Amino acid sequence: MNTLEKKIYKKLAEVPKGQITTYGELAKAVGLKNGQRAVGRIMNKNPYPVIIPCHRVVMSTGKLGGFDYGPDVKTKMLTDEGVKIQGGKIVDFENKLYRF
DNA sequence: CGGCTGGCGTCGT
DNA sequence: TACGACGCCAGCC
Repeated sequence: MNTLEKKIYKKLAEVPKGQITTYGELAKAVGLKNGQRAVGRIMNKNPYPVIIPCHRVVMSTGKLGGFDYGPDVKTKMLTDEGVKIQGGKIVDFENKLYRF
């Protein structure tokens, strides 16, 4: 797992509670121009679903995106961390967004 | 607002 | 080892 995964997890760990990031930003943060999809795949098969706050990662459109445990759970977690969500979309998305 | 195409890494065959 | 398909997207049409 000594590849992008490591970097991705590292970067993702930087995101504080109450804030979120996008797959695109995360991808760039690890050195990829347009590797959002690659990141998504990594997240999907991520070996550490617990130590990795993948629920803090959303789509650039403001929507939640996918989640292995289900969008409902993801929504719950984010809401619990302070990120309000309505209609499957982030409230004040741009505002809650964390810049690396 | 909905649908289609693009671009990147990992996994499976 | 090599090739093709897939995925928790993004952006343009």
